[in-house]
Amino acid sequence: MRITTWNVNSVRQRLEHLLAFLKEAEPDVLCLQEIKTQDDSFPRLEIEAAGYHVVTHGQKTFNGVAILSKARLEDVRTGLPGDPSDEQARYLEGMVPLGAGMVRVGCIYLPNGNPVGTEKYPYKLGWMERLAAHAAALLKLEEPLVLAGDYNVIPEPGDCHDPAAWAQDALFLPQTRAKFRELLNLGLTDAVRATTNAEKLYTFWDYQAGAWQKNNGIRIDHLLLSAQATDRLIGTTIHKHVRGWEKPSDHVPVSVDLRAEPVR
DNA sequence: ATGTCGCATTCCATGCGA
Repeated sequence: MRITTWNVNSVRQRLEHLLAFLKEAEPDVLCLQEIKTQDDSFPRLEIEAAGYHVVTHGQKTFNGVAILSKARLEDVRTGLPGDPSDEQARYLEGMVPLGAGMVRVGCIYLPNGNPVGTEKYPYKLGWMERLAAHAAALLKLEEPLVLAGDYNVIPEPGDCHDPAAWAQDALFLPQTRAKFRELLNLGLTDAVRATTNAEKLYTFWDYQAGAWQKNNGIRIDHLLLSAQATDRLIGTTIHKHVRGWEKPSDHVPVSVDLRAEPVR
């Protein structure tokens, strides 16, 4: 089965691209970030007509996540646990059938954290702390788990075109990268890095300064897999060509393909 | 190159977030 993550930067602006991508890549599950709309304005009918069930956790103007799935989603959770006062719509999860069992999919829109020096950066670190706590709880279930989304983290220098240019940025500060490693050290696998050691693999190119034309990108959209999911991992795809479409999102979709049953 | 998008309101211009 194919599970994909994509920060669409407004689902209403990107509806044509979204429908074209569903047809082209045929993901079984598609996690969307930055839908930038409330639940009642989400283009649900158009997506259901394409053969997908829809769950949303929307918000006016900013943020907002959704999961599209060919199978009906079960055990849906809205919002990241750990801070009832957090009103930003950045987390959604559900379960779908995989082989004889199920796979749990979390859709993540991790805070950007810039500018560093404002309250935005501690919010990011706190959110990462809560995500680690939730991931640890899910990992105890010992089931196939895919935490997919826009992590707003450049894990390693090789994941950006110009590390020096990002040195002071919330996406690449040592403390940010350390928190991301803590997540991996719980027992999660970065699916793209598990399947390729290729260089210059990016998932985001800024709209400004000809970043796309110069391939001045960063790899910040990730799919982190539990051991039970990694045992089923066939391959990954960064759908880079989507960035070349007319009026694109600044992020491209990233997919993992999983076997129905683990290799043993 | 303080360079581009998308959203919302102060609504055809500006501020915010990314």
